[in-house]
Amino acid sequence: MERNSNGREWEKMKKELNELMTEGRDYAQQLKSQLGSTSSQESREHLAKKILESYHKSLTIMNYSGELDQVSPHSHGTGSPKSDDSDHQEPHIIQSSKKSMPRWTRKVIIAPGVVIDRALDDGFSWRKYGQKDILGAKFPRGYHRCTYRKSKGCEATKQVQRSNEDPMLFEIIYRGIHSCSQASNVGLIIPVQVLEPNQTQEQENLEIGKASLDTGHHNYNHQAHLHQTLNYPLPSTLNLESNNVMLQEKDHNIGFLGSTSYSDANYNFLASYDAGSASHSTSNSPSTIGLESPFENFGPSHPFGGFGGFYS
DNA sequence: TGAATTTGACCCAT
DNA sequence: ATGGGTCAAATTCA
Repeated sequence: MERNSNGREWEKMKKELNELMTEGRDYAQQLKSQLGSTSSQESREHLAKKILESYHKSLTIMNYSGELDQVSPHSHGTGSPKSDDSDHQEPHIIQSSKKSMPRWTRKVIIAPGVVIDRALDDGFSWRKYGQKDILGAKFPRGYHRCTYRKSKGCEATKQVQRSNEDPMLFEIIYRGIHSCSQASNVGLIIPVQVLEPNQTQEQENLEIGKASLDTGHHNYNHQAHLHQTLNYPLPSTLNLESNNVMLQEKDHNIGFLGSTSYSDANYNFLASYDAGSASHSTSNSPSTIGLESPFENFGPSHPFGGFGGFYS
């Protein structure tokens, strides 16, 4: 996994990213400190806007960098993870064969009793346009595109694939960045917690356990590949991963979040979940979500580390 | 009735 | 030739 000849450019971008992220963090901290105070609504909104701008710029840069250096040593065939990767969920950051669209993967583990609909909700509004049986995959793959594709020309798409090994695990492959207004809406619900690269699985699980307790989901089954469970009152529960495996990977994929609107028709073989729920959930989902983000290989000292509990 | 989903057909890359 | 991704007509839903 050598850095390619674009290493220098990459370093440059990384530096820019650092600056942007630092800026974003500062704004975030300001916002945080204002939360408890009597600061004006405008002031907070201004800060939030600045944070979003930082995100936006960062993402844009990363988008370009993705084109510079997109490689995927782990082209784990979409669909059927034949290899037993369940343990070490490598980042499936894959060079999209489709032009230079950024592509990244997010994994969602559904806790028992959790409405899949909600668990998969990522803040964006999606429209399903296809479903396909994939060779070697037990479950069909769902194809979704942004609801605003027509009206706003938003090219973001995502694929949802249920894991063979673990039916509770959903792998969501995102492609493209939302150019619709949803992007800014969702910006606020992004991140959350970044695991230190040297954080052990035990520590991880501890965190998970704590989170589960917090949400009252005590019977959560922690799988080995489960990364984290977070809980906060936002439309989706997301987290940035940053573990050792991830760190070996290329770091130029855009991670952005979209949100799902599912009618669970395709996934309703889980007797346990509440099939009655509908789309566009605004849940405080206790589900576990592992987001393979473009930030994952930023070290703990990276500004992004500062986002740690910032949104929580 | 409009929007969302389903599903078979088609297209395209490998 | 095959499999993955998308299209679009039919169907369902709200």
